[in-house]
Amino acid sequence: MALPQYKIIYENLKNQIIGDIYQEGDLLPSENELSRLHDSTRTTVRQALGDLQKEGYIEKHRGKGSIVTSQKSTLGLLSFRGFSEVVGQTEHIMNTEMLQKPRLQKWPDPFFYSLDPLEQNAGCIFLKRLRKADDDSVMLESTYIPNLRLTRFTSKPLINNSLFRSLHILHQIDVVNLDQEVRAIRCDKEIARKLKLKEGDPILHIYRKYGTNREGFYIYSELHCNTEKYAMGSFFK
Amino acid sequence: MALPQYKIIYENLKNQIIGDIYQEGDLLPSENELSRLHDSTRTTVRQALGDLQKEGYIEKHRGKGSIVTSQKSTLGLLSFRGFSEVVGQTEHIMNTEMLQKPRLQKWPDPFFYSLDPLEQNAGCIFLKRLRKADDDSVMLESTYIPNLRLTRFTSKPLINNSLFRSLHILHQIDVVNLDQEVRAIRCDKEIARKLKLKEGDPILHIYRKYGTNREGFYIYSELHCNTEKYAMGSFFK
DNA sequence: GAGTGGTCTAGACCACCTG
DNA sequence: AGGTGGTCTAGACCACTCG
Repeated sequence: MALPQYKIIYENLKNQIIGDIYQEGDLLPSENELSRLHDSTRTTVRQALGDLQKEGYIEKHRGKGSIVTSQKSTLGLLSFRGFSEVVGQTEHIMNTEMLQKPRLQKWPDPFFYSLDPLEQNAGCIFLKRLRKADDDSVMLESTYIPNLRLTRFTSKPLINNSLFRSLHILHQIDVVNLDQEVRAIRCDKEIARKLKLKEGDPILHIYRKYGTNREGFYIYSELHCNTEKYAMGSFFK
Repeated sequence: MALPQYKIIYENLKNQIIGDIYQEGDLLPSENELSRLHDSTRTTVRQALGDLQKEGYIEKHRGKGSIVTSQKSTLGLLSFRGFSEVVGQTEHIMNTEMLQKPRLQKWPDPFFYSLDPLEQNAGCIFLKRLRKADDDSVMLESTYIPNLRLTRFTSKPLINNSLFRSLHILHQIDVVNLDQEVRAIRCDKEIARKLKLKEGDPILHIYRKYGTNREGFYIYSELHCNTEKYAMGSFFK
C-alpha cells in the first residue's frame, strides 16, 4: 500500500501549491534540488513534475525552471479531477447539496453506456448531488457505481463529502481517466426547477465514464450544467 | 530540427494504429521488444507509449502489455488534437469548408481572451471554417492567430487543408496544450443558417486558447457546435 | 518461471536562459 | 560560466499475468 516516491513528491508539491505556500508565478525548486530534498533521482522528480504540468499546476521553462500557474476563474469541471479538487483551485465558493444519498438499486434501462454482464448483475449504487458556486446552482450530477466489492459503502456518510475521497480511503480506488460526451440541450421542467432556469433554456448535458486503477471498474455520471453565469473549463496537455 | 527518438517512436506507432496496421484489441510489441527494434532503451520507449496512452490510443496492462483501444463513435473534438487528427480516429466522414480564407486584420474589440501588447499590436490572421461529419454541419470555427513572425502565411494555401500541419511545417510551431471554456447557448439567426438549425436551438459555445512550443505564442478559437446528432467527446488521462 | 509493465538509480550530453 | 529543463543510457528490482 506504500505510495511510490514520485506520487509522494507530487502530492507534496500539489498541497503546497493549493495551500498557497507556493503562489502563482513562484519558481519551484529545481529538479536537481528536489532530488536532493527528497533523497531521490531526477527521473523520479521529473515524473512528479510531469503530472503537475499535465494537470495545469505548473509550467516548465527550459533554462529557467518550473513556475506555478494562475488559478482559473472558470470552473475546471470538464477535467477529471473531482469536484472537491476544483474547489481548492478556484476563487468561487463551491458547495454541494446531496439530493439522493448513496443507495443500492438496479441500473436504469436503457443506460447511457453499455455495461458488461458483471456490472449489470451487480446492480449499482446511485447518488444525486447539486453543485453550487457562490450560491448559484450550476450542476446537477447523477452518479452510478457498480456494486462490486464495495462492502458497506452505502451505510457510511461520504468522507469530506467527497465521493472520490471515500472510494480512495475505503477501497483504494483512484480515478485515472475520463471519457466524456458533451451536448447542448434544452432543459426540461424538472431540471429547470433544480438549476433555477426556465424550461427550454440551453444547458450542457454530459455523459461520463471514469476509469479507475481497478481493472474493469468504472464509474458513470450524467451531468446537467447551467452555464449562464459560469463556463465549464478544461485544460489539456 | 531532428526529432527526439521518443517522438519518432511515438509517430511510428501512432501511424500504424491510425493506418490499421495495429487494430483495436491488438497487443503492441512489448517495451523491451520496442527498445530492441528502435535500438533504444526502455525509458525512451516508455516516453513514447506514455504519450500514446495519454491520448487514448492504447491502454497498458501490467503483466500483459499495451493494447490498442477502440475508435470512438463520438467526435473527439473537445481534445486539443486538431480536427485533422480526429478525422483519422473516427468512422465518420469528415470534411471542412473554408468560409473565410486566412487574412490579416485587426483583433476584434473586445476579444474573448486578454491579449498582451505584443499580440495586440501585431494584428491577427483570421480564418473561418465549417466542419462537417457525414455531410452534416457540426461545427463553425473562427480562428485568430497573432501575426508574429509568420511571414507570408496568408499568401499560401493550407497544407492538407490543415492549419496545425501548416504551422508545423512552415514555422515549426506545434500545439502543446489547450485551455477552453464551454457554454450552452441559444444560436442566433446567422449561426442557425450555417449549422442548419432553427434560431434559438441550443448549441455549444466554446472559447479556446491553444498553447504552443513557441514561448508566448498562442492561437485563439471560437467554436459553435451543433450536437443534435453528434456529441463532442474528450478523453483525459 | 518467463515475460510484462511500474518504479527507480546514477549517471551523461544537450539547448537554453541568466548574470 | 553556471544552472535549468529535455533527452537518453544501461542497468536494477518489483508486482502482476499467463501458460
